[in-house]
Amino acid sequence: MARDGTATRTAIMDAAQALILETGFSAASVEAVIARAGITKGAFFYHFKTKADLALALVQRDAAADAAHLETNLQRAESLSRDPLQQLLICIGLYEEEMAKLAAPFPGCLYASFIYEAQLFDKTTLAVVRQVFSHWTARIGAKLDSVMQLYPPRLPVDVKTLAETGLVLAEGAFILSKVQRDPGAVAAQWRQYRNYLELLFAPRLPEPAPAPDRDAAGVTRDKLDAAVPAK
Amino acid sequence: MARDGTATRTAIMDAAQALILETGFSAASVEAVIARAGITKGAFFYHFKTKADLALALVQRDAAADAAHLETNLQRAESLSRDPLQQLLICIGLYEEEMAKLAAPFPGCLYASFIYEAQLFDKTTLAVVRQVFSHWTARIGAKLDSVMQLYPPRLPVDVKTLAETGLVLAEGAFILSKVQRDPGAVAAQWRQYRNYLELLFAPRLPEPAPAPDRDAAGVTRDKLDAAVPAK
DNA sequence: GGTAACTAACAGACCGGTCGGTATAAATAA
DNA sequence: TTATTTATACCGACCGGTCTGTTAGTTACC
Repeated sequence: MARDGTATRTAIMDAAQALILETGFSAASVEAVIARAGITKGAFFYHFKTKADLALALVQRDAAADAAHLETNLQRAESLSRDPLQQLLICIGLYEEEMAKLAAPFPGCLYASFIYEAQLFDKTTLAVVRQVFSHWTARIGAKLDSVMQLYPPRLPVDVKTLAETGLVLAEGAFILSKVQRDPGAVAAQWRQYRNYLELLFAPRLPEPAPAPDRDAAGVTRDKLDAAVPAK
Repeated sequence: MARDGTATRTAIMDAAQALILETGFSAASVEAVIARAGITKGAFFYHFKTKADLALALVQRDAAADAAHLETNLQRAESLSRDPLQQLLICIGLYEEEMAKLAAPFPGCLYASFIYEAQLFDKTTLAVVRQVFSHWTARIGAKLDSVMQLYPPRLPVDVKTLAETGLVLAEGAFILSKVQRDPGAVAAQWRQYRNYLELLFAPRLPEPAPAPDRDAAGVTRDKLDAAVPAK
């Protein structure tokens, strides 16, 4: 086989990403990466000019995947309801669902990992991270704008900040999940974001819950969904 | 001077902490630390047996400071109101205030930095991080418990998860602040936590805001505060 | 003068990156 | 059909530099 190097390339990237999320970028030495990927140093430097080059490729791959993921979830949400608020809540719910499926603690987020070693990376690499964040904010912010036109918020909020809260909860939840070694933490925090948006915008608020304590997975939520007009 | 080594010790720790938050633990080499602290390698290893020993000392120092800080804010809040919900909101408000004072982007959180290089640290060091997190959750969770006894939440929530949301928002906001190089991001996210708790528990909810868009620093909040009974 | 605080030179391991060489498959020429 | 060339994909030994940690000796104060 002298033809398809893409398999090797992905193997390197996958091994590197996993290692980086365990040890950070500096400690994820090229030697450790190639050991995990089962290749040699020559192969590594054939595919990536430098180690920094690998960092850029990794962050670009994640950025593309995340952007596509957001687009998928937004489209699914938009096809499931005509109401912008419901679309937003469904989109968040989809993220929540996906995270609830995780069996192991969340491996972490490359953006956060890189940001905490920011000095090591060049402007291009960090710019990708920034662009991912601003893309989420713009995309969710736009949806929030149309929500605002229909449902005045019950407290004064800034759209940009409110959109960023989703990102912030996700990043924070990844950390919590790693600290506690609890796969469920991420989904639980997405749920809090959903709750917040519901309370902030829902025109008719649910009565104080009769069964208060444990989170009983959306039994009362159906009631609320029904209370929101379909346009 | 053969007497007071504590000054050198703190100089090392301060230099190390700053460096770690810029580059991560592995890249914060002993050589770089001593260069920033203005001492020599011998002095470093006189005060710390190994580099890992420094990591433990750093995380322990932060843990003690954060625990004391939380206790201070809780006590201040408890002296300012008799109502548990108000106490909680004031406590969050105090954090928000402190963060609003920052001029530069938040330097970051050592716990998050360490967690993203978790493999490098021994169990003792990581246990300190875990203990910090569970201490916050227990302390805020207890306050939330007494809030719950007075004000039934409008959506079913789990106390532990709700307490963790504060931690999660803080950690996420640090990341956002670093990504955007925006000092204001952290305070803005604390505010969202306050909003969420208000909406979730406040017995009388504010009408949908008449001036909806920009966050006008708690003008409507005074109205809400007044609506809450003083015991 | 005894000890706590520190210096400076050094050791051995490991780092990212280079380089000469090799195996394979496709393209080309006979 | 077969021989030869070419480009891709990969190997593994090696280099200079940096890493953590050691050690023998110096300084400053009681």
